[in-house]
Amino acid sequence: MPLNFKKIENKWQKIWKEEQFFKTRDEGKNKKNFMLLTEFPYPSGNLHIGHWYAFAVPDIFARYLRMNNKNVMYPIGFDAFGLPAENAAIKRGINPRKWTEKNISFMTKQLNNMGAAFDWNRKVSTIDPEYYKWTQWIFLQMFKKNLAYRTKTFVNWCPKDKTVLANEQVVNGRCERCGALVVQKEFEQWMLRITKYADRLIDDIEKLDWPETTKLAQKNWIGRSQGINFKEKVKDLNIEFEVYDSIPQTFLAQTFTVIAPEHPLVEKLIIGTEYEKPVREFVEKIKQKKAADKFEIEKESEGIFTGRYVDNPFGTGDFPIWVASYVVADYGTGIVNCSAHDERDFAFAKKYDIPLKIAMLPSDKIMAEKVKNFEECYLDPNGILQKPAEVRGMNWTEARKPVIEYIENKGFGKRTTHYRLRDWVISRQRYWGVPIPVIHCEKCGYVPVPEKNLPVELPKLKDFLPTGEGKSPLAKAKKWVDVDCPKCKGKARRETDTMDTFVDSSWYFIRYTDPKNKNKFADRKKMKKWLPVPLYIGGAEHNTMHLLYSRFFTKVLYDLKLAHFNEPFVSRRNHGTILGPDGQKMSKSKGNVIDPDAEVKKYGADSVRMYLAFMGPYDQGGPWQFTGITGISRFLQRVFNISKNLSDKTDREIEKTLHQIIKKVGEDIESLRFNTAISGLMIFLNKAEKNSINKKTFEDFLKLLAPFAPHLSEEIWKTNLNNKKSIHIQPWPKYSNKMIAEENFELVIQINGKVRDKILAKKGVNQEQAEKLAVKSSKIKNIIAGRNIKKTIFVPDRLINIIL
RNA sequence: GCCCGGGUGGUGAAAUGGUAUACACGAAGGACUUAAAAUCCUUUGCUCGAAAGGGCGUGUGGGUUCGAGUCCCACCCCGGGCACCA
Repeated sequence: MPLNFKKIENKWQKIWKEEQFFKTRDEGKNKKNFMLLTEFPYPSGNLHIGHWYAFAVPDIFARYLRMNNKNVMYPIGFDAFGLPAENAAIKRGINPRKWTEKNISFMTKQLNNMGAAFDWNRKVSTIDPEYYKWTQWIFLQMFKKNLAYRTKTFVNWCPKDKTVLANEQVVNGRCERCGALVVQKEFEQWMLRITKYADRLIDDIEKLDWPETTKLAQKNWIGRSQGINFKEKVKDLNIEFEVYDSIPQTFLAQTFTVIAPEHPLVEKLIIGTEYEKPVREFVEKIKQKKAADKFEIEKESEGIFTGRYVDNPFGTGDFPIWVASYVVADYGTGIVNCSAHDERDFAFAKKYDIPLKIAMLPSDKIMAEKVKNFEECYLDPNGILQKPAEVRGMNWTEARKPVIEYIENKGFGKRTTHYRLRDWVISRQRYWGVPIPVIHCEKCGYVPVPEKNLPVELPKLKDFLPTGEGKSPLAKAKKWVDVDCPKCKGKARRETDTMDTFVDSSWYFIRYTDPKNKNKFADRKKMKKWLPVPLYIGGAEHNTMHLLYSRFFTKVLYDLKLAHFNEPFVSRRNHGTILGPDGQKMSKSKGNVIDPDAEVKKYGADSVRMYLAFMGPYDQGGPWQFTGITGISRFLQRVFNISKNLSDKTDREIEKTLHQIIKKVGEDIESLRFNTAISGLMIFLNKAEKNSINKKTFEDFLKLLAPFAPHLSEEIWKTNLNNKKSIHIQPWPKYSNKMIAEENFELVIQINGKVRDKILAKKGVNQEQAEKLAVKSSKIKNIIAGRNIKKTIFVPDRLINIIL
């Protein structure tokens, strides 16, 4: 009889919902709390097969933990502010809130079809004023501590979306969302001082149980670099400045200085000189070029001489100062000293005929000649330093420390650290986001909205289209904008920018512990019960953004004594991406998108989720194969069939296999190796079908299956086997090592490392006995015949290798 | 350019330095059926051989080892991240 999975799934989903079966209490009797966190979805419209991968597969783990005496919280929510909702709403002529809420209710229904053990009582939605009240509140705590500030800065501007973008939202010089070419524009922006935490964000990452790739990506993203800031003077002008160098070993080879075109100092260098006009023209040209394709690396740098010199910095002569296109204005100090030991400097000097010097040579004589003649740029850790005299003969690596000390002793410069990481621009000139809770007063400056007036609710606007002048659409809400200053009661205006949605998602996991609290962002006692999050599962695309921001927020809250932990996620595991059947990324234009609803309709939710778990390693993802799911579907049908065909005894062999897979399935789930766990279940069923199996043994097997196929196992458990209480609260079966232990094993016999025969032997035989058994085999006898055994290598309970 | 991953049957994939290809899909043959579907059984890395049995096989080329998919060196290809960071 073919299974009516639809009926079964509807039935149990309804019952679980009515019984509030997955409601999490803050306390479990003698149970440890465990929050299994997955990245809350963006309500884009309907569920994608990727959502199933992200939520239904970890649900296996959540259910497993529950059966293993853990008080499990498997929370869910919606990250619901953001550009796409706004764009979609504009396109359809409806309000973003309407569009978003419609999507949320539809996706909620779909999420329930997964049969995942979500606790909907703890649902968190970032567009809920009771949620964003606390997003604003946290912002104000940062503002008070000068961690949120306003500044004029060059920002990435998307001309199509008409908004400012974070560096992270720019991909290859284009807007991540719409693909338009990003340009540079100067604006007053709200920033978060994440750079203040750069060191802690790098140093604390070591102790986390996170994928090495994620750790490395964050380290590179923060990009800590240690070196020297040289102090220098401009000749004939009363100007001092600093120059950063992360590899100061070869500093005595430096012969010229380059400055970024956007650097404010450029103007001071040239004003009133004959260079004024040509340099200005050059700077304008480069600025325009950079705005057009900032992220395209130029093949050849351009530059112009400023007519000025650095005043004899190391007592070896003056350095001409050039404006050069390859210098980055906002890294280091925006000014660089140049030598022959850097590819870019070397090429630049050659192009403009600037004299060079050498401070380091290779040991190879022919190479050294080339370097001396400036035929080749040389930078190598094995290079031999020539100067200063104090380090002559040392190699580049070992010279680093003494050279740095030499530079400091001579007073040329000081040790410093610079970072690639920039402060986080959170201002968005867009409607669909959290209003920044600040009031501008002519007299008092930027005044925080008093906490009792939070949340600053997003006003309802008919016209929420971007203005296109860098002003938020909120500026159009005149009644909302005009307020009294909380300090002086004079006329003032509200801030009209909204926050980057990454702010919303930087603390959502905390709210899960206490989602309905009206007085605090979360109760401290409740936080202590659940946090830090023991395991966070999500996509690798969040390596440098969301995960870094959440760590930053956590550290800020920790410093403010608002959180008892300074790292949010103890363990982190990434999942892979599900590709289309053609092995390509799914996209509408390619027509390779898998609709989970259609698959569920055909095979049922249990099959879909179990196939996703079975198709390969969870961190790898891979292409969806339409034919692959039939294997799972058949397997589940066979499980159902055998439940109707139980015997009154279990063969010893089956009993043994059961204990083996209890061990295997448990261990595999714990290391997220769902694919091999399922293969274990299949091996058991294949054997059980050919032997006899009783109710007790089958029930244990069914418990192992329960996290994978929650509906079918519950149906069999209650309806076919007449059990009263749900299978999902049964204790996970225990295995006995005694049962697993085999009496015999297959002894592999190798001759000179090649497998020649396999015989059955008793476990625990020693080398001598094994050798005797081996030479008894007729095959082996024939091969050995007449030759001498030089030696044998014996691996207990496994193999013997005879060397002739 | 730099930094990470990864290359195993027709396909998705398994393998603490110790039997390469578990489990599943697909394919071929068979049973059941008037027939098909479903289901069940058998075979399924390549190759020589009638068979017994042998040879070759984890991207390529070397190396370490009694023994290498696994460790080391060089290279090729694919995927991802960062990218004028001095």
